[in-house]
Amino acid sequence: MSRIEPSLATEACRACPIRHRAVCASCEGDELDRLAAMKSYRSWAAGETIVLEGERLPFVGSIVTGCATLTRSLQDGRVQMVGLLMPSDFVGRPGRERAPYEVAAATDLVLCLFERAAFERMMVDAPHVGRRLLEMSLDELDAARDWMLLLGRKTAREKVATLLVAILRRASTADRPLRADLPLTRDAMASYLGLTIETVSRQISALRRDGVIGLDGARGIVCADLAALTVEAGDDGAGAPTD
Amino acid sequence: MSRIEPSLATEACRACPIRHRAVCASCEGDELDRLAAMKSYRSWAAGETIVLEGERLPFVGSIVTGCATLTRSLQDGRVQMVGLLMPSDFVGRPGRERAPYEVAAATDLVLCLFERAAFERMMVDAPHVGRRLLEMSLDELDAARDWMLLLGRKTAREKVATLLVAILRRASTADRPLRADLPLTRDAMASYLGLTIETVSRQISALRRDGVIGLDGARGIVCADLAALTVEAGDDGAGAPTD
DNA sequence: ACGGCCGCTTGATCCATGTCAAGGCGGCCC
DNA sequence: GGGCCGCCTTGACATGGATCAAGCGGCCGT
Repeated sequence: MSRIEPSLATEACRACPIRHRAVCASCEGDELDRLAAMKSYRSWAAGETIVLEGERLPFVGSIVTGCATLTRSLQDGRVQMVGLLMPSDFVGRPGRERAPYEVAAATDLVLCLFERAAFERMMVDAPHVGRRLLEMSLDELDAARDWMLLLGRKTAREKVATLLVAILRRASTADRPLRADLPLTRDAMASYLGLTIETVSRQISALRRDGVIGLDGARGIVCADLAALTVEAGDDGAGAPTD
Repeated sequence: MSRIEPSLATEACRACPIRHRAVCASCEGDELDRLAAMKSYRSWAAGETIVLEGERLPFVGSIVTGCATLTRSLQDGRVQMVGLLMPSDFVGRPGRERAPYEVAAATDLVLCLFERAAFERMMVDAPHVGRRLLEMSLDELDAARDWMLLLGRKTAREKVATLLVAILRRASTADRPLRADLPLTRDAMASYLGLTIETVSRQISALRRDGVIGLDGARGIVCADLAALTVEAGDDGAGAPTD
């Protein structure tokens, strides 16, 4: 394959906000040029569906800004969110044509897309890409397994607290007390947590009543004491051994 | 790196029951020889722990025979199984020293082990291995996400039926009516399903009373009509589009 | 052969969360 | 400006599954 000239697109990649964390993180020089030549951007508004369960997904890509959800559902309409993707996370699967779950934009969303077949060829030629994707997939698998513990064994209060901790951690820019705007509606939170919207609402009210969190405007939450909220989440220091 | 002579170990690999499905599936010739030279076997009895949550796991490997579980737990003792590994499945993670969950033998178990550092070097030299591992990891991720739907939204009866369908499918050697010996105790099933042991027991009894399954000896289950059991599981043909 | 333990089943009761229903608040469109 | 709609909260009640408790049968070690 002949050398692809670095282009404006490649220059743009170097300034990309997800450059060091996305699937392209380990690419440089020729590889980055080639990815840059393949990429295209596309946007969705909050609430829009990207693909339905079982439908064709002709591209793969990275989230540049915004937040996407993966959901699976049962015939009778019960829905479970099975993935929550943030900037730099990867969408789609090389080697598979149809999405086994619905992908939707939780907030306004911008993706950096690669046509699937082209990306698959790239993976064969550039081992970096595959290795980075493996690493990201294993991280997602760990996250999914943490989530299984939450879904199977945590109480409603613990579930809500766990989600709030995760959002505050992500959003926090080292300001105290922590503050974040929820990127999810109550509906999406309920779907994420395996609860009903009413239960989510009640638990958030209860945490506020108990002084663990504060509400600030329509979507804002504040937490003066993240340690206290973490205790409510039921997560001990597992993984960080106590001895 | 110099050529490694094919050895008896390599010959044994060619007769290995998981040869075409494990992480080594795509290796031939030199690559297979090199893996064969690295491998060693080790056994555990049913119930034994392989690593505790947060402890060092100095190897990675493939399940040759038997069945292993991954579990996460909360401080107060609540436990959730987050993975159920069968022959050919991969244990451990390249690039990480500590296991984030407990790994245990659900049945008598034989692993084909590789020292982790050596396997990591192998992945760098032989792109096949990494690509196969990526594929397997993505399959596991899909399975974990299916499981999240079960944990978050299915009823106890649906959960138990789903597990029985999965076991019958795996175990079935095309005989009708289907029969299988459960590789899991009631305890392990409860842990898998996010239920208590009592609820699992009651739901199995109920499915028997309703004629959906039969019991055969201590651990055997029979199912004359897998379609009926699948209906109980609540899984529609999602993924296999109905149009 | 016997006793004890383990895995399992079954029953009675309790409680966390789901379900159903009403109402509030804010934004947007006519 | 008014009305509607989407999102959220709160209350009353129902119920699925957890909890607590008892008992059974097979297996193993003495």
